[in-house]
Amino acid sequence: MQQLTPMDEIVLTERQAGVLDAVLRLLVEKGDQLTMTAVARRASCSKETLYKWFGDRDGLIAATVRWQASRVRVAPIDRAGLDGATLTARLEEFAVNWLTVISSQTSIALNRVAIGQAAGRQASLGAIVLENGRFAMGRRLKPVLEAGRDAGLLGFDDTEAAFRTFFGLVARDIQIRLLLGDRMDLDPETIRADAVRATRQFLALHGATTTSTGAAGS
Amino acid sequence: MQQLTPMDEIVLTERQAGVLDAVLRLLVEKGDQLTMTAVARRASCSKETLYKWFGDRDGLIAATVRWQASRVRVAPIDRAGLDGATLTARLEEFAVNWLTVISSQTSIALNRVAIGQAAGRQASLGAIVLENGRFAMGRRLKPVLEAGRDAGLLGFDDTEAAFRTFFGLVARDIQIRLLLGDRMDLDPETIRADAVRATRQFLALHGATTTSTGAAGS
DNA sequence: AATGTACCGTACCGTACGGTACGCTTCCCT
DNA sequence: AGGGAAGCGTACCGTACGGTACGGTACATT
Repeated sequence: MQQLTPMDEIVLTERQAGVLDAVLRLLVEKGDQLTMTAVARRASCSKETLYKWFGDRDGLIAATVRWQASRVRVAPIDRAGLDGATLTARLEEFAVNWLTVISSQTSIALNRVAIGQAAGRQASLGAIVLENGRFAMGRRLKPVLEAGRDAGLLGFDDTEAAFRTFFGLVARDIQIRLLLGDRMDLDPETIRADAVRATRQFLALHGATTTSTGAAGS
Repeated sequence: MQQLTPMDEIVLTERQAGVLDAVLRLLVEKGDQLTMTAVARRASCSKETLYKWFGDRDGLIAATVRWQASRVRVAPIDRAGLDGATLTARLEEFAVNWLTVISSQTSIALNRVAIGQAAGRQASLGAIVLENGRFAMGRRLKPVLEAGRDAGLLGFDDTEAAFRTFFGLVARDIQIRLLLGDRMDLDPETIRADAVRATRQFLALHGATTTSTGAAGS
């Protein structure tokens, strides 16, 4: 996965951003059968302008995905001053953030269209979504995990493997169920509880101080 | 999720099964832009017959999904004679089975089309896939988990929650990456190793004999 | 004022595809 | 043998939609 379209500075006028916003809204409500005509009408612009700006339909969708990804990018987690409580808080914060993102209507719609496009022809959208979703998460969390290990709070050999374990404990079956249309209501309290549970489980598996925090309790 | 289309006895002639097989193959290679004409040509039948048998395009795809689901159904795991080694073997077997299924081209293609259809209009395909995938797995594994608890080998309060934890430890980021077009080669050895690791982690979290098996090591 | 640019709205074109109609062959039933 | 049902192959229809062309308008530049 060799760093494709890493994070190109996206230069968009206000107007163009408005168009992509319309695409996003349409994608959420209409699913992937959004038409160029519908986009033009919703954004109050002409189809000709759409084609001039974005080339073709795939280009428009790709621009939308990239633009949304560039908006989601959050502040990096600082790895300074890591004690046990701080590490726990960082992990929980990360899990809350991640669960909030994947349960959002926008993320679901975008993942759906990327997956639909990944069937057959070029899977460029899938690569973009993966790069700005799953892999961006990995790049953000791994320094934290390694700082935790350096501080003697965590124990693992393979950072990637440790991250994937945490990923699994956080996401479980949630994303696939949402993508397949299962109605799960993830209110903030549920997300918070899930994040706490996942973090506790992760620390039970990889925490150096397994016995002290009482993490093994049900 | 109120038991929709539970497992209708599917009555299909050999010929009809052959048609659905063609749909499946076409779905795998062509993605979701399979056309009725292509199906008819591949299956050497007329479009008129297709419509007579399956109603319309959605009916054809739904029949394909249901038929494939009915084929995948495996023998239930017996819960007799559970000692530690047997439980471990059961969990590993289950994990291997699950990973093998979700990494198969057929499963990926089917999930993709169901997800694509879940965007907008009725999400019936998504419900069918969910019912025969994720939820069928739960129904299969939960008796094993509860038998393990009854035998004093496992500890948990909520069977559903325990199953979802196991699910997360097994699947991690694999399914979403495959759906988005990431090329991961899951050879049998990798799957085996993943299954062993997930089982070991699950037992470390929920096993009654946490300290004895040395599961906490890297 | 003249000219050019950007863009909106809409009409238009070509094609792909879902769905239907029809002629022909095969095979079963009696 | 005669009649009907099943089904293959193909031609056909209607429509939806991607993409293009064009007239009209607002605004900037000179």
